[in-house]
Amino acid sequence: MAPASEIEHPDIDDVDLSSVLLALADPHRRQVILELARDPKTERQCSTFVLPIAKSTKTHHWRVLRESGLVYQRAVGNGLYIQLRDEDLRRRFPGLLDTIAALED
Amino acid sequence: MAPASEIEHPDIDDVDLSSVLLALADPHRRQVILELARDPKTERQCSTFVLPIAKSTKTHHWRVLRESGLVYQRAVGNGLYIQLRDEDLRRRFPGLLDTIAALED
DNA sequence: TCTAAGGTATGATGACTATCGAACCTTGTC
DNA sequence: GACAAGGTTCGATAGTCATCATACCTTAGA
Repeated sequence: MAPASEIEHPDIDDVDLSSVLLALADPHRRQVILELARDPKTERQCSTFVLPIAKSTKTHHWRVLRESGLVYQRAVGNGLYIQLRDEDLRRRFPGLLDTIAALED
Repeated sequence: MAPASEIEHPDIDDVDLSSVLLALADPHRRQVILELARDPKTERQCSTFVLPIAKSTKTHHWRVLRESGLVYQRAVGNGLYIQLRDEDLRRRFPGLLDTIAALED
């Protein structure tokens, strides 16, 4: 039986729009969200994202994305997996993801 | 003949999504945009916005909104008028305004 | 001409942000 | 056990942000 993730995630109802917009305002974070949005149901390994930033900076962006409620993260063995909180976001902020994705895809 | 506004506004094609999202991430600014969006074609006097902040802070927010391309401002006599850049925004960022407005209206 | 109202300009402040490198921890693999 | 890879933690830094009070400017009206 796989252990539950020890990583903390906010309840989607506690997430506020300001934090989400702030998270999406950063180009690197928005790129991650857009790549995830092309395959909304699929987990992806964090190490596969190509971004021109240090890995400690990546850690920072993962945290911002996670705490803003945009992504779900799961630790597996040595690595981290990341996934869009697709259903949660559609329920909490209907249309937002689709709109953002349509603007840059 | 009324003089052309001397206030500078960015070309809508020079506006980038990060700046718009950053502008919308602030609750006070988002409140202004939402109030304007209820009457998108209508100018409104800046002094009629009720916000719990100092007037110098209001000036700051007007500038952020203007430079991010969200609003158009016009000086008339002693006062300032503000208006949503509705058509520009619909063309540049289709769906964005409607989505944001629907989330909090 | 005096005055009140709408706005701007100018610092200043405290908080937060993105970024980095270096050190460290953990996990999987020889 | 040794080692590499994936991530985190920990300062540190430089920049930006929202906020304020004060002083000032401009316009309209008495």
